[in-house]
Amino acid sequence: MAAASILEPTNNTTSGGSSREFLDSFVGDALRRASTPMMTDFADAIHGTDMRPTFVSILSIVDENPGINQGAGGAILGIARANIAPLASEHENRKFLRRTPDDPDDNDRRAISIVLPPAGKAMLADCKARIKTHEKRILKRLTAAERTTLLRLVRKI
Amino acid sequence: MAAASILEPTNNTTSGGSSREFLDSFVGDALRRASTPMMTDFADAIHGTDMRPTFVSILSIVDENPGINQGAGGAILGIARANIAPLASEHENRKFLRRTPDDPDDNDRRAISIVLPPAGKAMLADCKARIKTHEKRILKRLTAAERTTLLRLVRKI
DNA sequence: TATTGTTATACTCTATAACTATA
DNA sequence: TATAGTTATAGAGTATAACAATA
Repeated sequence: MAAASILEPTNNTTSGGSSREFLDSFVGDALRRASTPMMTDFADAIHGTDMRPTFVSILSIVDENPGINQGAGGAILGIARANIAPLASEHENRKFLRRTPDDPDDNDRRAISIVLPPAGKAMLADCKARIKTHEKRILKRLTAAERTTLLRLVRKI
Repeated sequence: MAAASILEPTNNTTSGGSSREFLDSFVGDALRRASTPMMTDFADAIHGTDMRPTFVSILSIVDENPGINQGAGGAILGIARANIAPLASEHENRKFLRRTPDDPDDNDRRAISIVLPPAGKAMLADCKARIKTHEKRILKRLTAAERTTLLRLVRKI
C-alpha cells in the first residue's frame, strides 16, 4: 500500500489561492478533509500487520470488554450488526478472537461472546504502539491543550 | 434512503457503561465517529435531488472558480484526478456542468475547463440551502464560539 | 520526460433486506 | 412478535496502474 497522499496541496484550508469559500464555512467538509488523510495515515501505520482500522477497533473493544457479544460491540463502535459478522468471522479465522456460544448469563443461546486469545492480545499491543506513533505524527501541529479541546468538541457532535 | 442511524447509542463518548478507554483517547476515532453520521445526515439533506456529497462540493468549487480544470478542482477538494473524471462526466450528462477543451491561457489542449450552466447554478443553490439547515441541525449542541474553534483546530490537522 | 484526462480495477466502509434460530 | 447473528448485495469513496494526447 504505502498510501502517502498523491494530492498536491499539503495545507488544509485554501489551496493556492483558489476559492473554497462555501465549503470552508462548513464543519462537515472540514471533518471529511481531516478524517480521510487520518484514515490513510492510520492504514499506513498498521501496514504489514494485515489489519485494517475497523479490525483494530474491534480488538480494542473486546479487550476492554471481554465476553461482550457482537451486537453490543458493534453498537459501541458504530458498526451495524450486519457488518460486524464477517469481520468477526475473519478475525476468528486468524485466531485473533474467539467466539463461543456461551453468553454472559448462560441463558440466551442467540448471543455469542467474544474474547481475545493471546494472539489477539499480542496483535492489539503491536497495533496500539503503532497507532500512538501515528497520532503523534498526524497531530504534531496541535498543542496538547488543543488536542483536548478538539476531542471534547468533536464528541459533542 | 432516509438513513437515520439504526445504531442504538445516541451519545458519542462511552456507551451504556462499556469501556472505550483506548479508542476514546484517539482523535482519529473521534473524527471517524463524528464524520460518518455527519455524512449520513448530509446525504439525507440532499435526498431527492439525485446529488451526492462529492457532487455538491464539485459544483461549489466550479461555481467559485469558473473555468478551472478538472485536476485543479480535484486537488482543491482532495479528490484524485482518476476519481474526478467519471463524476464530471456524470455531471455533464445531467447538464449541471459544461466542459470545454478551452483552457484559461488557450494554449494547453490537454486541460479541460469546467463551468456551471444555469441548471448547475440552480441545483447548487438548492443544495446550499439544504446544507445550511443540515449543519444547524447537526451542530446544535455547539455554541457559535465552539464551532469556530472546532473549525480552526480541525483545519490544523 | 512530465502532465491532463481517461479507463479499469480493487479495496474499505456503510446500508438494507431477507433469512435462521432463538426468545 | 422481537432479537442475535448471518448472508448477500448495493452503493459511495478512495487508491493504483496503465494508456493516449499533449506539453
